[in-house]
Amino acid sequence: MEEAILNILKRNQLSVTGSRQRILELFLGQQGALAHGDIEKRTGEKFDRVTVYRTLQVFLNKGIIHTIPTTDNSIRYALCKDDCEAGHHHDNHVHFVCEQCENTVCLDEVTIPEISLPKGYEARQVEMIVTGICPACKR
Amino acid sequence: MEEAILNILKRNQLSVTGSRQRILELFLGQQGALAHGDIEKRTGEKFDRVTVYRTLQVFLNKGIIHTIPTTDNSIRYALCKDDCEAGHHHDNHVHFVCEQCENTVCLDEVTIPEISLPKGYEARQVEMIVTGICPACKR
DNA sequence: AATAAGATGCAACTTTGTTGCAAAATATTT
DNA sequence: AAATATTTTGCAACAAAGTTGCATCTTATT
Repeated sequence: MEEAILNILKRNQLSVTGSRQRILELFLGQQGALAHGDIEKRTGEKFDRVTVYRTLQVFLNKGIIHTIPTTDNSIRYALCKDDCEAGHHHDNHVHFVCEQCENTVCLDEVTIPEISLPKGYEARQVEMIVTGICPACKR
Repeated sequence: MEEAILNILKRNQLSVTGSRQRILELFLGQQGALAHGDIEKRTGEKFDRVTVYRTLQVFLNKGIIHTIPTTDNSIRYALCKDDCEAGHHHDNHVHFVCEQCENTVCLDEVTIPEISLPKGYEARQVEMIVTGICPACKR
């Protein structure tokens, strides 16, 4: 774990700092996605709000995390599975958002099916978000 | 057009007011989606910021418009094709976001394919967002 | 250990979204 | 057509979310 964190930072030529370690730890510690607010809350005492913003920005640029589209106005971030190339990443898995617990998880085992677009449209990236009830909340 | 606007308002038991007419006019005047910012800009001189928020909220509740998930932090709204029932609407079409012109359109003719989720997950709503280049920007 | 490069915190600010309330506009009743 | 009831609007004030510049501290490099 500790190992993994350093690995990610080294691989992306990032200096290892407190906030970066802590935020990566959060991501590795759960398999869901994190809203900006979540991250801020769980690090708020140790790091400045601005630092959280900047750290996430760096991770995004490096392709360490990616954003998940939402209909409410909260960006959600999730770790990219294998390292995506900076900026453009190709995670073609489905995201599941639970209505009850609000958790977002990446369903890595479900692949997004191919679709054919109308003439003239060229797809670069496809996102699929399923909203519903997760196994944990079902009972 | 004028006709259509009044129709929508009447059908949803909404009193016809300036802002509601204007905002519906915006939606009908183009077939893409509008970010909140767009709407505000194009009505800003005539209506208060707060009124725009409240009008959109009303339209959402009535199922006249729906939100489109985005990765940037901007909510986008689009007209529902046939009137959806209040709150729950069933638009199972694909949304396309152009990387170049930033336009968002509803691809009504493309239906979201069925997918099978892992055990325990129950789907309520499925969203599909394709990012790429639109026909207009291609040449 | 000294230096250069990079990250952080603070303060100030902008932008976005929300709420209460009085005034104005719309719909309804007589 | 006027009077009343119901909604909607704008304003002001506020809360939350996001950004920027700069001095200070930390990390990496020599």
